[in-house]
Amino acid sequence: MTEKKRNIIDAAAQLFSSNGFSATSTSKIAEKAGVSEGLIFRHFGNKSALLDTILAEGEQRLKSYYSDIVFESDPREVLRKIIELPFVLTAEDLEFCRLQTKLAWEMNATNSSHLKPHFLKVELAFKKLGVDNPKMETDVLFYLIEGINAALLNAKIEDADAVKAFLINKYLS
Amino acid sequence: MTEKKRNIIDAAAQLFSSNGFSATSTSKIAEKAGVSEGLIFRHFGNKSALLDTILAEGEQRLKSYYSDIVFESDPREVLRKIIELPFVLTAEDLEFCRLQTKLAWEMNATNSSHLKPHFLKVELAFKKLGVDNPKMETDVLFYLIEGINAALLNAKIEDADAVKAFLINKYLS
Amino acid sequence: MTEKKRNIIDAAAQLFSSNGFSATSTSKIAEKAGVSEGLIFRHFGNKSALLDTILAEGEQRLKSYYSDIVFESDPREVLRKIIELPFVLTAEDLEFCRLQTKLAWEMNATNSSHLKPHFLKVELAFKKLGVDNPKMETDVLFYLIEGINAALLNAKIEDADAVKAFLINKYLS
Amino acid sequence: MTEKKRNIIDAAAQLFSSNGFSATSTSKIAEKAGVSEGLIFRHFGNKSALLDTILAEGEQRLKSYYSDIVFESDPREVLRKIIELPFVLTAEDLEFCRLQTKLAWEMNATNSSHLKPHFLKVELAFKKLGVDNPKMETDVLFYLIEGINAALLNAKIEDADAVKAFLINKYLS
DNA sequence: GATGAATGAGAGTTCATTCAT
DNA sequence: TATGAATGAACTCTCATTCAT
Repeated sequence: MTEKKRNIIDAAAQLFSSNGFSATSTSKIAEKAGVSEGLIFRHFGNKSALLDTILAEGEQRLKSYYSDIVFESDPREVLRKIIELPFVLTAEDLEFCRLQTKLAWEMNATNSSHLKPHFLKVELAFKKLGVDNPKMETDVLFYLIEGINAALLNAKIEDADAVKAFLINKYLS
Repeated sequence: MTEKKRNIIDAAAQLFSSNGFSATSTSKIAEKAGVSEGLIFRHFGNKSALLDTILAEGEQRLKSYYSDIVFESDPREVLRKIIELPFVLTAEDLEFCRLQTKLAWEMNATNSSHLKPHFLKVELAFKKLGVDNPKMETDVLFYLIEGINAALLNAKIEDADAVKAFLINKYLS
Repeated sequence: MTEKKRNIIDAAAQLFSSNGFSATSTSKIAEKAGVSEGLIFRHFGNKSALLDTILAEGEQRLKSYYSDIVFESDPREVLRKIIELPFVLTAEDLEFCRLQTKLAWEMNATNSSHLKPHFLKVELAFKKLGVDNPKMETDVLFYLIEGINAALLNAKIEDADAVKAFLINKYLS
Repeated sequence: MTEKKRNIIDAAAQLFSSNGFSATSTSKIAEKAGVSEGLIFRHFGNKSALLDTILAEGEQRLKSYYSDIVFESDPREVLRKIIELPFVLTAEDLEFCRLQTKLAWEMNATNSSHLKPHFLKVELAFKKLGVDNPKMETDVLFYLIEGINAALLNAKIEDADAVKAFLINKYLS
């Protein structure tokens, strides 16, 4: 990948994330990336394919967080790790989550949260721990995590560590 | 308010809600409302003032849900009512919440959830009930409600009543 | 029809006729018509619908030439009139024929010559006059007229009247 | 000439012939030819020089048809050969004639028909055969041949042989 | 109050062409 | 010879907005 192509992706990601997809013009992307507008189309074909590229790149980065949970067998550890997930994202990955959520709202797409694949794993953990209604308990935990994520993405949580500790205590003590 | 003005507001609300603000053109609004494009500007001045009108109208409708909680003194009832809030919205009001959240994401506005005014009320309730960390407990409850709200708005919850019952049981038993 | 809409049609007709369809930009049309470029799209939707409008208008004008032949019963008069047709067009109508032929070549469309409807009429005339192979004779006459038309449109015929007289003599003496 | 250069010429000829000059982009030519876009400019300098190359190559091919007529002395044979000319072209040469005519219309160039050089020859033939107005007779024959050519190029003539026979009979019996 | 003509700015995209490799 | 990155100008078309009626 050439430097200019990289610049386009980065500039577009930032602008999409702060202004949204349709409010970001290709000319502004080109300007921010320091390239000619035509280059965007030479590399990506069209604006929405550029978005796809960005999205795919981000998904790729998030995948690294999954493996940590997938191979965990201790139910308590599964819960701990799924709760911690929103808090351990790097600033860059958090930024990508923001973009993902923002676009999900803009495009009416179901935000395919990166948590989803772990649903069954968590349900099983609750089952092993003997809770009353493991399916519902999982649902609710995921709603909670989504809510925290949204707050986190918009920097509405002041002391994230305290929240994390509180939750872990709530679910694992 | 003339019928045509009403039509504009309704058409715009629907289009903003499904396509977003900047992806909705005034010409499409006029077409859907069955009026000339110029009339939009005659009545509202510009596109974003039209949005403001819609938003204000919606807020007004939501206010009716507040009063029910504001004057509640029983702490357990406060909790019950705040938890039930997302589930008792009419379809129309739910639709407006969708719009509100969608726009909050599009505009980078802090989604001034209609729950917020009740924060202190809920915190006090938790205090009265003698929980360990009332502030944090309130935070978490609100994150959870936000998460449920988001899921509700996107029709991702199948059996809403079951979720409601589960939560009330969790917090009030 | 407003004056500006009229101007657009006229300007476009001239430019299409001299430069062809795809080599004529909407911005040049707007400039020549003295209107904003957007107005073209407000009135016609897109560039090719503008072309359709021009074409339809021209066809309409050419229709007036038809009726003269349609009701002719004398076979010799039919021949005389069909031969004279290319020579009696007004300058404006000739210009439109140029456009029509030019576009037929550009678009790979079969140039639906305005002569076609008279094919059977002419064949019948030849039959009445007792020629050997009326169908073929008609075909050839039409090829000839097409050739003359093409030459006429490109101003390659110096003394048109002489050609007309020669042909009438050839076919009717 | 390298294979790639050949491919460019062939691809361009086909595309110009079916879509016209200005509606054919160099990128499409490169794609069809299976070469990089830059190579077109390396070989031909610019798009219109590529066209010139194609045109010149085609003219060269058509020249072979001329010699047959140039050295003919029998006036009846001259007429026969000139009439037969449009019908004896190979499919490939016919395709080139199509391109030539199409471009003549697109560029407002006088279609330098390959017949022209024979004008005087034909006029002389008519003179020798003692027709009344040899100049005019030649003009008309050429108009007719142009008309037939146009029909032939657009595949509008079903039974070409019959037309040929009919004409030869008309002019030589 | 309501329309429809009109606009200028800017949208996404394609163009012929250049140039370093 | 051949490529592919890169460009700036031009393309068709849409935008929010104004204004005379």
